[in-house]
Amino acid sequence: MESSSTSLIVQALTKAIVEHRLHPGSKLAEQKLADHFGVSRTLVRQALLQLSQHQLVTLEPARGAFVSAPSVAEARQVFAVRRMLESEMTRAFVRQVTPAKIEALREHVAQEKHAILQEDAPGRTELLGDFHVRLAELMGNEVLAQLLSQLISRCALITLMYQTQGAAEHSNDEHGEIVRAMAARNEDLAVRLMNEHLLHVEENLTFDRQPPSHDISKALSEN
Amino acid sequence: MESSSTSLIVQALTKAIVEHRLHPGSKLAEQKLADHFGVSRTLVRQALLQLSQHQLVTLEPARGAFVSAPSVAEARQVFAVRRMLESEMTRAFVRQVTPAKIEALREHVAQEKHAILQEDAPGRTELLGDFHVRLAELMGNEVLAQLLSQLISRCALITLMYQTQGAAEHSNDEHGEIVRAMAARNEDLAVRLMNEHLLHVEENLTFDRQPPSHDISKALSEN
DNA sequence: GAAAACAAAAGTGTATACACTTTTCCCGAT
DNA sequence: ATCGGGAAAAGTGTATACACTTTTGTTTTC
Repeated sequence: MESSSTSLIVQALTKAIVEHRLHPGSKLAEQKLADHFGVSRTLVRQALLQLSQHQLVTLEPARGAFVSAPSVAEARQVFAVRRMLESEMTRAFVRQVTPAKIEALREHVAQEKHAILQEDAPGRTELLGDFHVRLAELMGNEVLAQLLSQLISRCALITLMYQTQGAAEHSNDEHGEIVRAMAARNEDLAVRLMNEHLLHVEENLTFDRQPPSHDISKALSEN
Repeated sequence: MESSSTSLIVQALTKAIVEHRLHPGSKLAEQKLADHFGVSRTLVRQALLQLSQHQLVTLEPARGAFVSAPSVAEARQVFAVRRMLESEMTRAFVRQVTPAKIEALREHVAQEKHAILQEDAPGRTELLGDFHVRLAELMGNEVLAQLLSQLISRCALITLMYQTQGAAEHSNDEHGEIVRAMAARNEDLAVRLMNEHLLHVEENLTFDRQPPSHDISKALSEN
């Protein structure tokens, strides 16, 4: 791989972490990453610093960077924040909903379904998360969208739920129900459904610690 | 100034920006900052990268770092997010309130009042913002606390309200009212008061663009 | 044979070097 | 006098160098 700026490295590592190709606890050695991306340690360090701010990577002084392994307590806190934020976001969305926005969401849910039918695991994980970001974007609030995007990346690191076909279908169904309630402008129902949806996602938290893959290059090369 | 790690530089710059000693648009030249802090550009760059993630600083490729100058639209989006997050936070807080937590908040509000009476402008700005962070901390949600802390820094960059004695007193009063409603476990009232409080803060947005101070060293030396 | 001690290897943290871009400023042309 | 051009200065972006810390592996000692 060649000619990468810092943000490309961040993207590649984020994708690998969120898709669980790099497991929590894995060491991210600077020189190895630098070799892999064909740049100097300088750019890798910048990328790792950014990822540590996103909480996807943990930096231990003089020991290096590791893929974060959030505690159960932290996971619950992240989900609690999402519920706070997203229930109110849902309420605000219903109040300013338009047919075009509903159409955009329906389209998105259809894409999700397609990815699920294809059993495209990385694709469906991304799309299921993006549903929530899309909501923020359709509200025209970029700040909210960016914030949610980060929270959802953290959630993906935390939960493995989307790896199971059944859970993905369940989430997809719930997204569809939420959109239906929004289309009907049923504010309270939409908010309630969103809350329950997030609770369901949280319930599926699996805290299995599996053996980390130590071959960084291979994990990254998969995409 | 000597022997600073990256996070000390971040703290110093954050403080200077939030307290409006460094004005939006000011250039932050790496070598000048490096000289001021007695370190190499390496550490300064790391700090500026972090600050750009916090949205307090904007990096323009090949042109350098500048104190962010958020647009009106962005400011409103940040406040919209705060209202979403904090109204639900308030609701959750009331549901798990204890006498000890109320006492802690009363104590905080008293500190605010003290700073206001002393006409300690930087101190009161910090304390008025910290009220909201304290709320998150008392709920035992570190994730929420950190998120809010960043949002509030951005707000401080946006608004100059806390600079006026009158507005500070008004905010302090509203904090007191909110705590009273929480103590009475009046969920709806507390949520409503918090929402109104944030709307008042937002109303006080002033978008005067004043002449930026270009003497970085002087601005930083003030504290 | 296990544990402690030391040496070598690997890795991180900061400074510096250097290429390349942007800004500044001077000078000449109109 | 103003505008345009171009060289010099200043500044950013990336790579490299080197000191210091952690890790690893080997040897020594009990």
